[in-house]
Amino acid sequence: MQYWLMKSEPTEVSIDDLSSFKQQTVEWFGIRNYQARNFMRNQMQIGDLAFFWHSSCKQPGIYGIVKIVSKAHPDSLQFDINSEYYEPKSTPENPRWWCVDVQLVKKINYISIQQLRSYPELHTMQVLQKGNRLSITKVDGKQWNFIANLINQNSV
DNA sequence: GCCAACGTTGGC
DNA sequence: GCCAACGTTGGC
Repeated sequence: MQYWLMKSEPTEVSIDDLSSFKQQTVEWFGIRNYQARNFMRNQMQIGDLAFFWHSSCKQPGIYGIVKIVSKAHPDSLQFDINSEYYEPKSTPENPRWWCVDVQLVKKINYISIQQLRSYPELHTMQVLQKGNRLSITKVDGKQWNFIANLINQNSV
C-alpha cells in the first residue's frame, strides 16, 4: 500500500464536486506531466490512498482522503479535439496520457499549507518543498500517519 | 498579478 | 544531445 498526494484546482474538480459525483468517483483527467503520469501508470495500485489537495486557490491544502479505485487507463480527454486536454500525438493504439480513477473516502476539516509547514515532522514532504510543482507526489508512511493523527484530533 | 522554479521545445 | 528560449505552475 502506497500513499500519495494529488492536487486539483477547485475550479476544475473541488472536493465538493467529487462528493457530488456518481460513486463519488472521478477519472483523474488532464495530467500532462510525465512524472505524474508515470506515477499513475507504473506505480499506483488499487487501494492506495491519497490526500486530496486544492491548488491554485486562496486556501491551498488538504481537503480530503481519496482512494485509487482503478488501474491506469488512457485519459479519455486526450482524444477529444474540443478539449483543452486534446493531445494530437496520441492515438488509441498509442496513447500518451494515462490516469487512474479515484473515489472519495472522506472529506476532512481543511488543513492549510501553513499549518502543514509548521510541523518539523513534515518538513521533508515533497509538496512543501520550495519550487515543487508536481501535481502528484508520494507521501511516506510516517508523514501519512502524522497527518492522519491530525485529522483524527480535528474531528473529535 | 508577481515571479521563482521547473518542464518542454526545437534549432543547431 | 546540448541548451537557450519559452511556457506553465502555484504559492504568495
